[in-house]
Amino acid sequence: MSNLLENLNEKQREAVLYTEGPVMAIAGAGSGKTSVLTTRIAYLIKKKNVNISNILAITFTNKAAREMKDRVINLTDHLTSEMWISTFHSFCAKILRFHIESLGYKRGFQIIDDDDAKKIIKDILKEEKPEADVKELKQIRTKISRMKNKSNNKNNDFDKGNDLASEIYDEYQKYLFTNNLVDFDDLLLLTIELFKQFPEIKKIYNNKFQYVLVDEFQDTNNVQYELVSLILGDNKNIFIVGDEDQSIYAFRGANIKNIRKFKEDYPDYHIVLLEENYRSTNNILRAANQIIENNDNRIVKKLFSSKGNGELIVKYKGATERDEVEYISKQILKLVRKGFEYRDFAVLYRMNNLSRMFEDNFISKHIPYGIVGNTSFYKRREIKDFIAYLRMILSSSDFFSFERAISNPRRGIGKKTLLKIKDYMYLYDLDIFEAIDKSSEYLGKSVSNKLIIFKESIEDYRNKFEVLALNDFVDYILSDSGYLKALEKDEKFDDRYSNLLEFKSILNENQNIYTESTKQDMLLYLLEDISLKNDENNEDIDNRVTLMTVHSAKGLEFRVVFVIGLENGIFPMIRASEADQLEEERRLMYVAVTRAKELLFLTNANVRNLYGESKHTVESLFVKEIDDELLSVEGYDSYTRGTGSFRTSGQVRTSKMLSSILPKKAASIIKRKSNLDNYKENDLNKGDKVEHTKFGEGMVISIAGDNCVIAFEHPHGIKKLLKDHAAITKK
DNA sequence: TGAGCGTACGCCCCG
DNA sequence: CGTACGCTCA
Repeated sequence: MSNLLENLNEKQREAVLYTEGPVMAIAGAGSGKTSVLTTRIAYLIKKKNVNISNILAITFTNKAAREMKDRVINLTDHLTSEMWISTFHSFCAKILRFHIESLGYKRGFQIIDDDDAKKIIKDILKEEKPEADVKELKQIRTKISRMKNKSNNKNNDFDKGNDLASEIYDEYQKYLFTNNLVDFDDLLLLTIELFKQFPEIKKIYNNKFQYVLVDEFQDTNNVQYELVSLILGDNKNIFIVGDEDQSIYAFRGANIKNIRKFKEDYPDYHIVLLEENYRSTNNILRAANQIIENNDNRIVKKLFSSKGNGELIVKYKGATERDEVEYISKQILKLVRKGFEYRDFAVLYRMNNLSRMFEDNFISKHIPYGIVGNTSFYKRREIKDFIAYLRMILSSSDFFSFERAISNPRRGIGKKTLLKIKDYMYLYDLDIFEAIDKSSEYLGKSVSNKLIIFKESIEDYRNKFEVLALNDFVDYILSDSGYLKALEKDEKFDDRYSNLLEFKSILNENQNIYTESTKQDMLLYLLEDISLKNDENNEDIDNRVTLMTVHSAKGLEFRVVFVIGLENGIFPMIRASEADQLEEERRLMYVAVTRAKELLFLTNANVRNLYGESKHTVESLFVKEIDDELLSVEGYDSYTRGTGSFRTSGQVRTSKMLSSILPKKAASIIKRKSNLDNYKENDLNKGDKVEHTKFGEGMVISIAGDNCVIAFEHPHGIKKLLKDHAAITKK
């Protein structure tokens, strides 16, 4: 028992042992807050005999939730299924799965993402106000989401003169409700509504959750704060962990003032300050402190560490962004030779499109990498198309998915027809299948027939779903629907098809989690998991360099960190003109810097190509906030100013030469995130026999760079493919 | 209906 | 530079 606390310092122990009543832990970066949270949970279970199902822990990211679960399992030997450790959104989804029928929705509701929401709003705007300027779309979209994030009462946010946004909002909610869909914001809002409207339901959870823990409290918005209060009821055993210096989500309504509000709402709170850092060397911490000191609105906090000063922080400026990339990949290879592993590195950037330039370079140097984020796997067109089919298995009232499924592949059903079906559905209060049954009454005969055929195939899929293994079921839909056949014409067929295969294996792996449920429920939960996630979950497993935004790096640590694109206008972002926005950017910089354990590289380029324009850059003001004595200057600056060593200036020349020698890759092989998974080195030569997972047997006709031409048997014929694609096996 | 082309525009971050 | 969307024509 006592060994639970063995590795904690005095302050951390205090945070663990103070179990009763409200506690606020101010946890600096790298101060071991996850240890505190998990040890506290373990302590409650083992020492205080609290049942694990009476504890609720809320995090902001799936990653954090996963990590916390793993660590609690290690400490307590309890099963994951008993644990309520989740993000706000998946917590709400779980509650709503049980109770949403009280609010008039159906149990099998589906969760839509941001893109879907945008699409729906756009359609509504077009239908309701065809004369409205398309530019208004963005404003309306922003308004609706801001409104949903700030307050539960929509009237708060609309000025009375502007009823267009309000009108669209109502239509949008109506659309979601009719189609049994909820967006991310609804997950929170509907849960709040549920607790408010049904005190008896609220009471169940008030009694259940005797101990509530909230991670990253500085990032809660008003809606989330209200939700926490509702979950607590009269209970005061609330433990929050936060660090206002790491508040980086103001753009989605995060409110630092919630920390102050907490103090007012729970006046007898106990506060613990965690300032000892276990992550970074003191040079890195000093730089972080020097940066964040420039923010006015903060409680002064000083991080310290017993790790010694460590290496100087390297500041590198490339002549162009190509040099920047080249420098980084060289450093990585150099450090790998010295014993670092690829997984020890992270490349952090302010905006996603800066990652693009790394892909060519890393591929050509065979540096394994994974890009976390943006073009999320689940947002890819082929994946969303397939999900639409799966949703059709579960629901005949989800018009949104119907629209997508019936249009991919094209079945000769266009916008006009879909609109007529929709109108008919609303007019007679029918679901999609009923409206299709009657379609001969309001549509032409051939169109009506096509619809009925589609309906029948969905019905067929529903039957097959019950009898086929999931793997076979996926294959069946893909071929029977004609989706695969149509996809073959797509120039990105290779990518898209391997994504579908990957999706199939994700479904297959995850189905085992839900063995107790019915098959329908299993699918429902699988789809829910997918909607709430935006990552592939396997970043940690492979040994590879991580590329991600600073936002997604929060909570993580790496031995070596490169923060790139440190130029005014990029980081800090150009719009950060107002003081509080600049302070948020600075907190973001603080987060970036404090990810590094041993080595920190701050890089930029003298000339950068952005949005098709080549421009001279100005070094980020955040870099200037770091004392020179902490920095070792390399690259362009040291070269031109003549202050650098001979070695560094030599490096610049080498990298310039290399970047001009490096062949420019064809656009077709610029690859995105998952592609290292699809990558394997095939030693192919002209005349080799190969096996392709999709096309079967074939023979190599020619090899040109990374591409090869292979002749397959009928009906596939001659294909131009990536030589190293994982689908190809030499025979 | 939908493929194909030309034009406008973006300053991003998450569940 | 990319892409997303609107328009035109088969």
